[in-house]
Amino acid sequence: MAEIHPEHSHIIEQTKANMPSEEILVKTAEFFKVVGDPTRIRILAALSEGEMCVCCLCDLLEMTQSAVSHQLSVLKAARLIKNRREGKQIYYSLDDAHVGAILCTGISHVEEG
Amino acid sequence: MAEIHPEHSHIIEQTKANMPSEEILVKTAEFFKVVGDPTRIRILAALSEGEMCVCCLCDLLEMTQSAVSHQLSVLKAARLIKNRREGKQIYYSLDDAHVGAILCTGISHVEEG
DNA sequence: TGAACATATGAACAAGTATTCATATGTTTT
DNA sequence: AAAACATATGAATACTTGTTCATATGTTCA
Repeated sequence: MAEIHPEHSHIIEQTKANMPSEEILVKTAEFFKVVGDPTRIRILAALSEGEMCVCCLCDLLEMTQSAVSHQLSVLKAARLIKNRREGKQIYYSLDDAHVGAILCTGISHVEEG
Repeated sequence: MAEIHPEHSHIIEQTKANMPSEEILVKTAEFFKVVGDPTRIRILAALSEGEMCVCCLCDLLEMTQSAVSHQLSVLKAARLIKNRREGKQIYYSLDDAHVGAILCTGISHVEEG
């Protein structure tokens, strides 16, 4: 660990004071981490178009039912998606419009850059 | 892999057609993944307050110089930050305002939720 | 030129994670 | 009630990744 330069300590303290709390930063990192996986972002992109049952997602993503279910549970635990049962099938959808908006922001950032 | 229900194939095809390309989705996931780490998001939050040299970041984050440098190189490779040299020190800053905006979006999402 | 300083980087290790396989749960149909 | 279907879930494995340690690079100062 480097030494603290006296002339820097002011900047450090000021920055510390203005930054969001450690708790908020950690939670935000967790949020981005959940979105930062190709399978999960494909699921979210699909659900942006409307609710969909698990088997549809499997067909669409060309992935195992088990793999899809595992990722759905991660997304649900993070409250990014919700589900409802209709007969034998379970339909998933984005938890709120906010999620879709953040997704769009990321996508357009990539498209521009 | 589940069987394809004929009555679902229409929804699947339509969703596929409306979704962003595989390439875009993968790149977007990579972008979110980079932001989705506590150390890196702390660095970004600090740099949101203004440019800062590596040793300041080490003091602020209370982390090893090596660990900080490694994460800085990840952030730079993803074009989220840039740097300039001034004498012996190297100052890092956000690559553009867009990055700070996305960070804020994520933070406020967490603060609300 | 050599010493001191600031930062970068390669290798190694520990910890985390996405998928697979096997199986369990819950629903409908016969 | 049993069979068929849709989804969930635990364990195991292969892969990824963040940090540490040691060292290299590049700059300034004496």
